[in-house]
Amino acid sequence: MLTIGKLGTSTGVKVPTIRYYEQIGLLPEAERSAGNQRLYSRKALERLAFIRHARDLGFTLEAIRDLLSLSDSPDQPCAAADAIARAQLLEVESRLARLTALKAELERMVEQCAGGSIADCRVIEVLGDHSLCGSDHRHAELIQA
Amino acid sequence: MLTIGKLGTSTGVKVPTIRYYEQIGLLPEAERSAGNQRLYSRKALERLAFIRHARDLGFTLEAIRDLLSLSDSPDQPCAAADAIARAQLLEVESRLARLTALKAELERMVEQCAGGSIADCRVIEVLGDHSLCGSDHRHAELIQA
DNA sequence: CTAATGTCTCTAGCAACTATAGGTTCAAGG
DNA sequence: CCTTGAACCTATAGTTGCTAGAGACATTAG
Repeated sequence: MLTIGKLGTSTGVKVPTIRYYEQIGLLPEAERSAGNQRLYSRKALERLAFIRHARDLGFTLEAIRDLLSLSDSPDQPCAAADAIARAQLLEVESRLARLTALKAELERMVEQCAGGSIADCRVIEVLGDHSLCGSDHRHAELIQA
Repeated sequence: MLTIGKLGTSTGVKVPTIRYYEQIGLLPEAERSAGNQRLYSRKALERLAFIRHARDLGFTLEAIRDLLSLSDSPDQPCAAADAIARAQLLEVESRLARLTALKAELERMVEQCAGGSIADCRVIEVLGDHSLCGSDHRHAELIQA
């Protein structure tokens, strides 16, 4: 049995985060020692490692909740799990597209800076006047990427 | 003079967001009509458009606060503004790199799904066992991208 | 004049944690 | 055996950048 600190270091998840996951029901309530400290089994470690791995891949906690409940019922068809993963892939691809556009625009802006004073700084100017940016003026909603 | 609704539609910023920007001091307190409704000048519209544009480019509100105060002092050298923009570019580039790695890993995971049951679903399996993912096992902290 | 729409303030909520305060328990050294 | 310090406990509040709701006042079109 592991203490919460050991569990944290062996999964790379911070201690308050583990408690947070328990609080929102992503991890089951841990067993407790005589002195009321949380104790974790190997199974709990695996579950947390699963969560960590999925977080590293950008899945939301909601998606992870679904994936966990799927992994608890091994006889179900895996189409649902597959759909969640595909949705995440689409999300990542869409963010990539938006960020790529963003990068181009920022590069254009930064390259034009001649190093003078604010009065004729391209950065400030471009931000202030939308029509000064790249060829296509439709870059709204590029963020949340 | 524009009402807050007109200002919102002409800048593409939602009304509660405008009030929120005023609340956090990003926009100055608006003038008021006899009936206590906010009224905005052309100058206020320009300032909000600046904010909107910078948000579209992914700048944080803190960075925008700095950019705005820079743009209010046109005689300062523009190095500071340039530095903010360059930092944002670096940030975007770093997110792009992480998202690209993420995408590759998700693709690998999804492609291997044979459509069977959860028990032998690659998605669940890979998430559960870190060593099953791509050649290099160091993809932690790919997110917040 | 009335009804519909727009605006006002204030509060609370979202994701996914992180930080702080003030207290308890545990493991190791003297 | 006792003390010290690290690790643990609970509970609450803060972070970013908004968004949503309630309940009341203002403005405008017909």
